[in-house]
Amino acid sequence: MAERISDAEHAVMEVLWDDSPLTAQDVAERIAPGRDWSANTVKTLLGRLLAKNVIAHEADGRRYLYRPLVAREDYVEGESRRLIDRLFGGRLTPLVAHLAERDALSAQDITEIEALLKALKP
Amino acid sequence: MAERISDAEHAVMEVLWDDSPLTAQDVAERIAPGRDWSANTVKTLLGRLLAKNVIAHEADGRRYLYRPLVAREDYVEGESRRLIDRLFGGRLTPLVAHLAERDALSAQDITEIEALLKALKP
DNA sequence: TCAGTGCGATTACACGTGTAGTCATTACGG
DNA sequence: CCGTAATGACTACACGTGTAATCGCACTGA
Repeated sequence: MAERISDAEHAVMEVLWDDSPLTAQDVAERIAPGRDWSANTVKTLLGRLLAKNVIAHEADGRRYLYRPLVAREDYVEGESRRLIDRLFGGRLTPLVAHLAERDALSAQDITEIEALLKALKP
Repeated sequence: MAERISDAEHAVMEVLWDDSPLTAQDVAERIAPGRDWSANTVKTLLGRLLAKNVIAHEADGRRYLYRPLVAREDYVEGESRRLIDRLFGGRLTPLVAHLAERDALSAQDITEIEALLKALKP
């Protein structure tokens, strides 16, 4: 049932992936500095994430500690796949080709990826 | 002002990128078979895309012919960059590494990408 | 004991989106 | 000439999302 995580919710998830369990207040304090959210907003998002079953909370005295239920790896996997499926017919090569064409790859990127791929070969 | 294109709107764009100019009816007929939309739905989406200034229409008798104003390349570039920025700190290598780890790369993918990268090197 | 305060729960509200129905107009076939 | 069909414009409406405010309760310091 991997419910879809919205953009704002994702910001909250990043905080929890970085460190957990955390209280709502902790989360609010650690939210990326660009996002200037009220504590209430963060609580709403935590509530929605709970409803979506992607985080859990356990009581800690009279407040809750929140922790992720889905691994960042899995989320990233899903999002990457969605994009690649939608725009590149499900294949990674065209994405790399595309970025290469657009000069979006530095020489260092190229070297790194080559090394990576070499390591993958039997 | 590259307005954001929604998922449903994207399906319409794909049709227009594939062939244009087209009438609303043409678009409706060519929409990916999975999406079972009424002609009205397609017209609504065309209207919204017009409002977002990503397509244009020219009168053809008493109906319109629609054509894209933004290149697929540019759209793809934007979406790819968004994902990579959001999930991989803006760098492609971690995405490739991630997919590699998840066994999402076939031997053929690897070979193709290697060839591609080799061609890029000075 | 009482006022504030910290916290979760509930409610709010505008805007985007998915998905269409209805209306007005015009062209076409009979 | 008239009904019907095609077409674009306008309207509809529920649901998700971004962004909070408010409510109610429990604790705490005075």
